[in-house]
Amino acid sequence: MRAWPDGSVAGMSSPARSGTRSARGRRGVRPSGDDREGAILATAERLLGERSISEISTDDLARGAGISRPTFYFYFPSKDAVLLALLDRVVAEADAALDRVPDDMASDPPRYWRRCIAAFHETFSAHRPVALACAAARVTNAEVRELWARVMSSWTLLVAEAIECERRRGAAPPGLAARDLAVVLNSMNERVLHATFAQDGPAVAEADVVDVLLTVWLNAIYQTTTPPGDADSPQATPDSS
Amino acid sequence: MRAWPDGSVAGMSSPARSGTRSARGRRGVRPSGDDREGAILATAERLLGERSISEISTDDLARGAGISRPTFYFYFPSKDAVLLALLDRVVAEADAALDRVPDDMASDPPRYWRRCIAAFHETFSAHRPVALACAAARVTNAEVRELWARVMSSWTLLVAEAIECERRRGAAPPGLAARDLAVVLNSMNERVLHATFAQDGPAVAEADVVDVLLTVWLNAIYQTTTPPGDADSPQATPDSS
DNA sequence: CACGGTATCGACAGCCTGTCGAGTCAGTCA
DNA sequence: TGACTGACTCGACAGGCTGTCGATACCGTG
Repeated sequence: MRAWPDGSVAGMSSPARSGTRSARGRRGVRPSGDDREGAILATAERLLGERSISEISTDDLARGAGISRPTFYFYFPSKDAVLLALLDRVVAEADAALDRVPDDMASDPPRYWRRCIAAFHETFSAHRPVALACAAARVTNAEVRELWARVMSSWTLLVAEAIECERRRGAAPPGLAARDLAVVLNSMNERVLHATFAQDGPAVAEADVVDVLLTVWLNAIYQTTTPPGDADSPQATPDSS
Repeated sequence: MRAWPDGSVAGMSSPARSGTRSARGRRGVRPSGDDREGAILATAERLLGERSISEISTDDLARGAGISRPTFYFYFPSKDAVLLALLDRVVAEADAALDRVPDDMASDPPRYWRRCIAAFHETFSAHRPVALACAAARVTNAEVRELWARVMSSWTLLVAEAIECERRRGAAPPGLAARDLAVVLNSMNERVLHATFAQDGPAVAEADVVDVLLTVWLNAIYQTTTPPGDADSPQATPDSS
């Protein structure tokens, strides 16, 4: 007879796993496979709040989920795969938060960009341990690295298109290739948010970080922190309050 | 009888190591301790060009230096300590390169900032494998993390002071706290250079990276890419060519 | 009730790290 | 010259971690 230390988490099986387990609905005396998988993910997220990924063994994850180490490998091929599944969920959440930002860039650019930056800040702030662990795993694990690279590329593309849009509108001056600008601004956010969350090296106070980043974004894109919105005529100098 | 695969590197014993070996000058039939230490460092730098630090074992380092694994521990307490010694050398080189930048910020600000950014780019570019390995080791090793944090803090302080100087001169407008601005700009450079060197995710082409970074720096600090130099009067609009 | 897929674990092999104690060697000093 | 010292070297060991294999238990279904 065994104990089941970790309760299941509510649903949401990882979309990354090519699930062999098809239909749910089984309810036996022992927890179902989905419960186990959820328990492993929950254990991982919990333990990541206490110590770094390299200090967590597959044994820790297995015991935390109430199973033996070999059984862990029935659900995930490795420790990194757990992290990958967690990252998937966080990335999906960030994308969803970004989707919820109203698409009204032209009417008030600073407000728009601020909401975008804040969306990332809030999402990753809510999953700080996972974000930090993934940044750590990226250096050793190719899959994590590639997933993150893909995600950053897609966000970079979005930003580059927005910048070009602002240039066509006459709100932003021509300058660097929009993609290059998008790359460095996204990179800046990534590193600065990481440093702020990890308290690693020189960092900006958490309360200020979104505004500091926003200011640099606006200056880099518009050469001013008060770019013209809809009401202003194109090419206008930004001195209307 | 043994072979000594790796020749010694020219002098420069790591300043980080609290050397118990005091006087040199011994020349026996077998290589001296300094030769060994140099051979280990040289082997590490060479192997880092081929694979990542996590794929290099202490055995690899020992064999590369022509010694057994236990003997490795006579010279360094761990694999990470070797990396720390390599990082020490690169940081010293970067500081030296920064010192060689002429202190003429006021006469031509873009040229000054460009030289600073290029100094880092060139130094880390010349030691790409070490730079990447240290970035990787930082996430697991507290000593590497602290050394890097200290280094970044000192560079941030330098930048913050330069920004305040430009503001007093009237060349740069007031705005964000100079330290916050310095932190995010330095963070941007760190992440962007890393991505460029590692070809990791969306990156800027190596040939363009210094100019792209410079442009963002100038816009963030001056709100223009053509800030006034000595000749221009303070507060002047920058339309003189 | 037999069967097959799901789920579980003990035991093993293999890799890596770091340590211990024994041993070698060159120079020193009485 | 012969004992001594300190620098240097390594075989062998202990312990931790990962991933796999084969045997086994459970459960719904035909």
